[in-house]
Amino acid sequence: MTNVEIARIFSEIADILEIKEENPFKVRAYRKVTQLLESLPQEIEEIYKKGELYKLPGVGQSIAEKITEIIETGRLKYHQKLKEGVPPGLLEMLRIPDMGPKTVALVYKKLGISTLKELEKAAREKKLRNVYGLGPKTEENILKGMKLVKERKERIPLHEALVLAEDIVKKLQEAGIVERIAYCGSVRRRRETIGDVDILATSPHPARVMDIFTSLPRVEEVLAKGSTKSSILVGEGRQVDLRVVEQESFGAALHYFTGSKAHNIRIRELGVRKGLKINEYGVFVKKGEKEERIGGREEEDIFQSVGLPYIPPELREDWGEVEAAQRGELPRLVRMEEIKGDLHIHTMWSDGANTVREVAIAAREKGYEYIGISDHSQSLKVAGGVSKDSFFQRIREIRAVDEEMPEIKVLAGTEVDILPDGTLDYPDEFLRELDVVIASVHSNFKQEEESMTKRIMKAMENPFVDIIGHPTGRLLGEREAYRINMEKLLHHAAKTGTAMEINAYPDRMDLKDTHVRMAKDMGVKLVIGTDAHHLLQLEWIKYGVWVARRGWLESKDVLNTLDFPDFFTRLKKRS
DNA sequence: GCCGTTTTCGGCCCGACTGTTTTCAGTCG
Repeated sequence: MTNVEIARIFSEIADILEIKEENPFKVRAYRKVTQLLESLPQEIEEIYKKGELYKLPGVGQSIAEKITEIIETGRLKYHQKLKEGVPPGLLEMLRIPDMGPKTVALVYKKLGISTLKELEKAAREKKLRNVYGLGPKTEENILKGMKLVKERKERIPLHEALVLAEDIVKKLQEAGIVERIAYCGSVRRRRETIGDVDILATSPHPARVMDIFTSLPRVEEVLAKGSTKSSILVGEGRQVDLRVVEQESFGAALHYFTGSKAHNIRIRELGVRKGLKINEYGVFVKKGEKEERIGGREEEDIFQSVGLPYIPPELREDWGEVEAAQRGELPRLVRMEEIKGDLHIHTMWSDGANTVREVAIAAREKGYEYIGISDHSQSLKVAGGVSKDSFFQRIREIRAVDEEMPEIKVLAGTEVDILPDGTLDYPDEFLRELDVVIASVHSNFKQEEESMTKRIMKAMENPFVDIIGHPTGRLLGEREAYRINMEKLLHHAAKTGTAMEINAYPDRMDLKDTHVRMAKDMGVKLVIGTDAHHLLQLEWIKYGVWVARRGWLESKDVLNTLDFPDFFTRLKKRS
């Protein structure tokens, strides 16, 4: 049973308890463990085997016993018993916006409605308004919400959300009446997928900002419009929230709207213990009857008030960053400017759009010290893989460009296919001629976990393979990762000295953040590469750096932050 | 249900907007 599957059980327990109007703090305890499981950087089963469940924050005796029961028996009696008491349709109703546990329980008790169909029918026939507390507007919103649930993509990849967020920020800036403005939420935390986009601004004319925001050309519907907060729907049911606050509150609001929710709760709890109240308007201390603001203009004020150093947004997931900050052990996260080279670049020799020379010039302008030209290998016909016949010709061209440009080291590389049996798509006599070898899986994605894991482990054993490219093969929103045992893979990477790639291609972001953190903890070498197929895509390195930062990496964990000679020495296994 | 340099019991983050009310509960983030 995976973490996510176990999380779903606890989430359902929380939903049911809420509908049954159980103790809200009990509900919160189950929600908390759900979040914990969804973002845990390792399998809960491993922690269970070590007998360390009780060490997890938010896991006490009762929940530890429940996790144990699920792992040992594959089910949870408590959960099944709860489910018997509640029609499954009620849980589905909770997914409709504006339908919370109270409303669900209300229509169930008063009208006996227990399925989505019955709910839709009652709303259409205007029967909901007969219930005290519900009205015509509620009927309308429920019908709208049901439509939305059907149409809406759950989450969109970071790069799509980033384009949206940056565009709206720009439009509001162009209106000329905002002072400070920033996007917040999971976009700012650089999560790989995004639900809603959150934007924060200060302005002397909040009402006018709201008018402009709610009448932007891309607005499909205005969900809410107030004096300080508005929400709109744009394409594909994507929601964008805007908050406007006073300048003196900007930092507090930025922290609050950046989240994560779990992180915010931790910080506010620390505040409570110090006798402080922290909200989106600032940090306040009680002075007799009055409250006095002691900070909030800058985000740093919030952390300072609870005695912590600044925690970068990418770490704010309650994955242990608060504890690390308290111990003074926050990582010094790797920064974009520290990247010295990009090893994963395609050219016209395979399916790239530019020549080796064009790529080298672009990389030199970017200030890189070295790049690796890593075209596809012979079997990958769809991507114009380099045949054995042109293999050496390509190397000669790369060497020539390298000679021509003393400011940048241009390495002859390849992205060689790992064939289904784990052998490589070029013989060793060919690979030994190259400076850098990335090995990747591009075929037979549907192998069983064991054979896929062995396949990649075998590739790692080849002495010429330096890096495993996009190690899980996922395409965000398109293709699932192939089935592999990541823990085994990382162990083998550490053992063989093979580096794992953080592929920065925005649809990949592969390894992902939790795997990166696992890799770091296991002493695996990591390399960030763009997989660029066009020189403009060299800019995508930032997505890889963000993943690295979310995986707690420092520059010393990332090989391509090193100067060339050091980088090259560390990369090669046998040196 | 969890948790403890104020506590093993009594707390548990905080506020905006909407809809249905006539002062507020529910939902959301």
